[in-house]
Amino acid sequence: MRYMTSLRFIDVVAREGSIRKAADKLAITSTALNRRILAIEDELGQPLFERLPGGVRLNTAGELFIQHVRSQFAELARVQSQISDLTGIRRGHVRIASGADALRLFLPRAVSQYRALHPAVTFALQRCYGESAEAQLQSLDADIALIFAPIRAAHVHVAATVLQTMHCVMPDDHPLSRHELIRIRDLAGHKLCLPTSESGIRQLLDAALLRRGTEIDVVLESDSFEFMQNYLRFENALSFQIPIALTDLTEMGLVARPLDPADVAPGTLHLCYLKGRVLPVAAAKFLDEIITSLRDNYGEAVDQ
Amino acid sequence: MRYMTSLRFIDVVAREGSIRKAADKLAITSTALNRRILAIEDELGQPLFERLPGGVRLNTAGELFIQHVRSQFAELARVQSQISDLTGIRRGHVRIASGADALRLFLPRAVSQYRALHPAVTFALQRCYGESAEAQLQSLDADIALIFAPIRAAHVHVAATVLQTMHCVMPDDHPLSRHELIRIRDLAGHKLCLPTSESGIRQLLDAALLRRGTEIDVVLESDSFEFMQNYLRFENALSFQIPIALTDLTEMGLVARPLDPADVAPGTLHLCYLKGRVLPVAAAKFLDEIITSLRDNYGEAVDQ
DNA sequence: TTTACGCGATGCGTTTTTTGCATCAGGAAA
DNA sequence: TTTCCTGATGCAAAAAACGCATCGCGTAAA
Repeated sequence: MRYMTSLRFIDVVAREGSIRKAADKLAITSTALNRRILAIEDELGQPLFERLPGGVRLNTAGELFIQHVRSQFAELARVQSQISDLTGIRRGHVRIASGADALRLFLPRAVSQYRALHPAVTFALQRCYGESAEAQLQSLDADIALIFAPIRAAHVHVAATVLQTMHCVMPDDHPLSRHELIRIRDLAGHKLCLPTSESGIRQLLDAALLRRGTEIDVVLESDSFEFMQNYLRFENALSFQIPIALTDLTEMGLVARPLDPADVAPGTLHLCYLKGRVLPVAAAKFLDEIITSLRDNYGEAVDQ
Repeated sequence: MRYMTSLRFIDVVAREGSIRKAADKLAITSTALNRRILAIEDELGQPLFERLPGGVRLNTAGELFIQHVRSQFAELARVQSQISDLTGIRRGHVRIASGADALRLFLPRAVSQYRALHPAVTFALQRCYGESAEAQLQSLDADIALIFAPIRAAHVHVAATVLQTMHCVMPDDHPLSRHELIRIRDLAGHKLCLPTSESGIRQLLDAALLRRGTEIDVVLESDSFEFMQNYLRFENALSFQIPIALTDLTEMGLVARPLDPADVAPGTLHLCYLKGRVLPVAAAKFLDEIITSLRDNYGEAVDQ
C-alpha cells in the first residue's frame, strides 16, 4: 500500500539503526529518506530517533510509534486477507516462527496440505529459538510460533500445547537399541551428539543429567538435527529428538527409543500467537488446521 | 498526519456518500479525490465503493476497510496522546457522547475540573440518545459515552453504572410538592411536561404508566430539559428528571420529589467505551475521574 | 594531534506525482 | 426527450518527492 511508504521506511530505519543503511536497503538516497523522517517527526511535533554519531536509535516516543506502525501493518494485512476472503479465494501470507524440530516434517506436511486447499496462500517459515520466537510475535514479524520451550513472555497466547517425550536416536546396531526404555544412567560411557544449549531438548537433557549426576561424553554439538542424524551413519553415537522431529529413521538404519519419563520429564511444545491479536484469515485457519493435526498426531493437544 | 490523507478522504467519501460532496467538504476537486480512491482500490485489487447513479456506497470490502481506517485514526490519536504524555504535559482530545441529562451539570463540572488540571486537553461533547451513542462509539467518533438507557450493543464495555431514581420536578407551590414520595397514581389529573420518546426517562415513565394504567395529561413534549424547566415557571405543571440532571431548583422556585421506586424502577446510567479499545491517555484518565465522581455524587457506582 | 571516515542535515536543480480544468458517458427524474 | 446529477478520463499546470553535491560534527585510526 502506497500510503504506508513512510511508515515502512521508518520501520526499516528503526531496524537498521542507520538512515543511510536503510536507504541502501530501500534503494533510495539517504537524503530522501532523511527528509521523510524529518517530515514525520515534524508532524508529530517530536523526534522519534536519537541522532548518534554512528546512526540513529529510537527514543521513547519512537518506541511507542514503531509499535503503532507495526500493528498498522499487521492490521492492514488482516483486513486485506479478510477482503480477499470475500471473493471466495483465500489469499494471504502466513508467517511462522518455529523451532528446528517442527520444521523437519510436521510443518512441511501441514503447510503443503493447507496450500493444496488454498494455493493463493503463501508462507514464510523462520527457524528460531524460544525467546526470539516470542520477540518475533511481539514485533509482528511472525503470526504464529511453534516452539519447544517454556513460555516466558506474558504477551503470548498459547493456542495449543502437546507433550513431547524425549527420544534417543541411534544406529540400529547400537547396544542401547535393545532397551525399549532408556534410562539416564544408560547413557554413561556412550558417545553423545547434542543440540546446542539454546535448544529446549538440550536444556531438558542438561537438567536431567545434572539431577542424576550422570557423567556423559559429548562428542559433537550442533544446531542442525539433520547433520546429527546423518552423522550417526558414520559414528556409533547417540542423538536426541522429540517425536515431532522424528523422520523415517529405518531407511537410515536408525532407531528411536523413548527416555524414561521418570528421568527426563516430557517437554511441552507450544503453539502460540500474540495475545490480543486478531490473526488474518489465512493464518487463523492454518492455526486451526495445525491444532487439529497436533491433536491427531501427538496426543491430547490442550486448547487453552 | 499527512500520510493518512487518502484514508481521511476515503472516510469522508464514505460518510458523504458522494465523491463530489466529499470533495467540496475537503476543498479539493472531485477529480483529484476520485483518482485517489481509484488508486487505493487499484492497490487493494478490489473496489471499495459501489457506483450508484446518485453517488457511491461502500460495498462489503469497503465496510471492512473503513472500519480499519477508523481504527487507525483512533490508534494514531492514542499513540500521539501517549507520546505527548511522555513530555509531562498531558495533551489530547476527548470526545464524549452523552445524553442531555449529564450535559446539564455533571459533565460541565467534570470537564472543567479536569481541564483545570490539564489545560492542554480539549473536549468535544456530542448530545445524543442511547442507540446513536453506541453507534458513535463503534464508528470511533466518540471515546466515551454516558447514557441513561439500557445497553443494547454487545460491543460496548460498561466502565461504571449508577442507579438513578426518577424525580418529579414542579413549582414549589404545586399541590404534589407536599408529598415526600410521589406515586404514579398521584400524577392523574395533573399537567405533565415529558421528554420525547427517545429519552430513557420517557421510556421508563411510559412503561410505569402503562403498567399502572394511569391516564395522564401531557401538555408539552420536548427534548430540551432546559426548556421544560423554564416552562414550569409559567405553567403549574410537572416535569421529570434524574438526579444527575438536577440543577439548583430552589432559585427557580422549583422542587424535586422522588417517585416511588415501587412504581418506577430506578434506571441505570451507564458510562461506556468501545469494547477492546485502548483509550488515549487523556480519555482514560478522564474516565477514571468521572467514575470516581459518579461514585462520590450518586452512590455506589459499580465498576464492571 | 592529525587525518580519515561515517553519520545526519540542507540548498538546489530535476523528476515524478498530484491536482485542476474541460469534457465524456451514463443513469434518474421531470 | 430533456435536464441534471453522478463518476471517469485526457492533458497541462502546480506541488511534492527525489538525487546530487556539500556541510558540520563526532569517532576512530594513524
